[in-house]
Amino acid sequence: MNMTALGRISLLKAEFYNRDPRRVARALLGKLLVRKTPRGILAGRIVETEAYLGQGDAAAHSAAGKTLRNAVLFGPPGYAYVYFIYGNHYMLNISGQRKGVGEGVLLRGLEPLEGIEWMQRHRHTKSLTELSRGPGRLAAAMRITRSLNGLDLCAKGPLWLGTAARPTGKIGVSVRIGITQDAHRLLRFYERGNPFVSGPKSLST
DNA sequence: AGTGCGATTGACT
DNA sequence: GTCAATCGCACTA
Repeated sequence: MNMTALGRISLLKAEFYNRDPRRVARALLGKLLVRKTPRGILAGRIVETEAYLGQGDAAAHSAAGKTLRNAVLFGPPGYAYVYFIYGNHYMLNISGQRKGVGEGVLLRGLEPLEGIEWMQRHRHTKSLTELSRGPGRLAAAMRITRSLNGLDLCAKGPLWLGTAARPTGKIGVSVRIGITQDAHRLLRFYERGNPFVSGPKSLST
C-alpha cells in the first residue's frame, strides 16, 4: 500500500459509530486503522473486536457509572478511549452511540499492512504473527498510548479509521476474553481463521 | 493513606 | 500448558 491508496480511502464518520455497539463491532471487521506518526504511516485491517454495552453489561468499564477514567465512553461516538492496564498495556476502544451512554468497542486484533518495520521496532520483535495479535500488542505496534485518549477518530489526525481495504471473510462470534462479569455474552467478533485473531484456537476458527 | 484488582503479555515447564 | 509482573484507578477510612 502507498500514500496514494491511503488517500483514496474514505474516513469513517461519527454516524458509523452511532448505533448499537454490537453492530459497530461487527462492522469494524475488515476496516482500516490508520496511525500517522512523525516517522510515517502505520496501518492495518481490523480482524477482532469486542462490544461493551452501556446498560446491563457488568463487564463494561462504564458499568459503575462515569468517572474521570472512562469519561470518553460517555461522550459522543467515534472518540478514542485508551486506558492502561496490568501495569504494562494500553488498550484502544472507540466510543459508541449517543452522548450520555457509556458504550464502546475494544479493538483486539489487527492485520498489519503498512509500516510493518516500524511496528516491529515498537514491539521489539521481528515476528509478524505476534505483532498486533491481542489488544495490548495492537496498541504497542501502533504506538497508541494515553496521549491519544479522547481523540476524535472522525478526522484525519494522528489516528483514524477508513473503509475496508478488501472484503471481510467469514465472521465468528464468541464470548469476550479475559472478563469475569457477564462472561457468557456473545459480544466478541472476529474474522475466522485470520492469524491476527487473539485467544485460544477454539475461539479463533 | 491504604487496599484490591484488572477488557494482558511473555517467559518458562 | 502455567504463572508472575506491574501500576493506575476506584473505593474505603
